[in-house]
Amino acid sequence: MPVKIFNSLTKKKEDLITREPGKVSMYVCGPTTYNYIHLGNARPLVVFDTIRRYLKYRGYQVTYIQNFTDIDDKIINRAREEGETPQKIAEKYIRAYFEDADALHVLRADVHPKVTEHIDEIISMVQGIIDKGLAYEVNGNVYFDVRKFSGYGRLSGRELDDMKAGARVDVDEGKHDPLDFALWKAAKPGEPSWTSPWGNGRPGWHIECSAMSLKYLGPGFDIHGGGADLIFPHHENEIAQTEAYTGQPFVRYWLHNGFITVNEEKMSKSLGNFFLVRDILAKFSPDVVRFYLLSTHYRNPLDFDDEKLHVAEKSLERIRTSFRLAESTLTASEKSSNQGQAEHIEEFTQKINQIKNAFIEAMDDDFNTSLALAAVFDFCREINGFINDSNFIPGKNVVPVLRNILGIFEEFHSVLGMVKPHQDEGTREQGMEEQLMEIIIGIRQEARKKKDWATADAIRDQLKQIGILLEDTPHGVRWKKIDGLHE
RNA sequence: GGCGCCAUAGCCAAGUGGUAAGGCAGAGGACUGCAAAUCCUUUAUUCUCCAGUUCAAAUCUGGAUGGCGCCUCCA
Repeated sequence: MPVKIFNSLTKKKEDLITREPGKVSMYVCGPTTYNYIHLGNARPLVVFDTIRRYLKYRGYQVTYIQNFTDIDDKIINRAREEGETPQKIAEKYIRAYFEDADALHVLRADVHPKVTEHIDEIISMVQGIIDKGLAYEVNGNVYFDVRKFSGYGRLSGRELDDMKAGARVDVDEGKHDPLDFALWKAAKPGEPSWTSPWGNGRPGWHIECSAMSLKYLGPGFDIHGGGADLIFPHHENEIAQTEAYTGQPFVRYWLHNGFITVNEEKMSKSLGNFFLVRDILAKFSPDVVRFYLLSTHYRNPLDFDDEKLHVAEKSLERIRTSFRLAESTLTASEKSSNQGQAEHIEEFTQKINQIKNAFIEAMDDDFNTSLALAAVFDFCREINGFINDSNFIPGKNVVPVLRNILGIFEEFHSVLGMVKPHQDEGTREQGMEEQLMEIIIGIRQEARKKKDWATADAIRDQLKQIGILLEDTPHGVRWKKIDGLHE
């Protein structure tokens, strides 16, 4: 069964047929680095990271490119405000970007190209488009002539004449059509600029992604992703200029994620209703944020408030509880000298394999993470029932089935990136913590043996007050932190 | 003005022609010294409304209402 993908260009779900069998080439629009990223920016990061992980899981060799727009008006303005050079501003926020993206366990792209390092490619592409007669120069600016490109408007589903009626675009003197867009912008005094055949200037708004995706992936690459707000004009223009230049189809599949909303309104910098990733990560763990972002299908809008992250936290905790149960039971079984036993191992194995297939089917269907998570929850319920069964005894005989469980968890984790707890830093501190907990639990167990419930409950209550939860189980005492901040 | 998307339980959210997944919250039960965790049962005769197509509709068609987005930088 092939992976199905909703293609924004055809507005249909299509079978994924890649340019080269077994390989996927992917380009995702990255940030303009003039600010810290907010949650709305984080959605495509996590969504396309998950898509990339899944395609890899499905056996594709994935090449993943994500750019940085490190020169543009906003960066220049920001530099003025902060009394810095545009270059320093871009560097600062690229560093900040990686801090946030790494925290969210977004895998790094194979290449993170920067606009300022690809000026030569951009200039030759602009020249190429001029040579083909689809762009023209006016006073050091080069504009793309949208009237001369027949497919213009196909991606965004609009006609040139419809747009003209309500157009709010600046009518630059010299443009053939108000919708003509800049491939190259003449430098204003004091702005960073590069030498070009049209005088000093810098790249226009959209040409960078065309030039860089072409350089690293070539014409007709597989997947181009980004937020739905990039469909017009950014991606529409990318298609026009690239296809004008190469004379070949630009991209096979266009993917666009829906918006994060706040009170049902789009989260955006211009509305000022945005929440920075780093501020959210001060209150919630990265895995909770990932879970939240993947709990809705990527094309649907997703509303944000703290309460929704709290719900995500609780939901994720259910998965974690099962994972820990399986993990600790495996450890106990491997150490145990008991034979161990479990009922209906075959049926159980069959069942969890079915669930794994349901997970794959869900992801195959246009990366339906919401449905895939339902499979993960089903998986957890099966495991809990299997291990907590009164006839279950840890020991050698159950090691293979437990390894099987952990293996499937590992597979889910490789795709979703938040099923397993990530290793905390500061392992030495953790080791100390564990030893302390062993001592405390030992003392409490002594009290319980003597039926000194008052002492036992006091220890449990006081630990709870500092955020440590004790659970008495037939196979011993478990403890976990409940502050929810860090796994 | 043009183009497009969405509407499913208290909340979140899958489901695109065959009789409503999953999570959170709630209720009852089992287990437990008591808890916690877990398991079992339970919570939408019904998918915004109206009309139509069909043996069959949350799913298709037409219309209405409400919400949102793009058309300017935005993920």
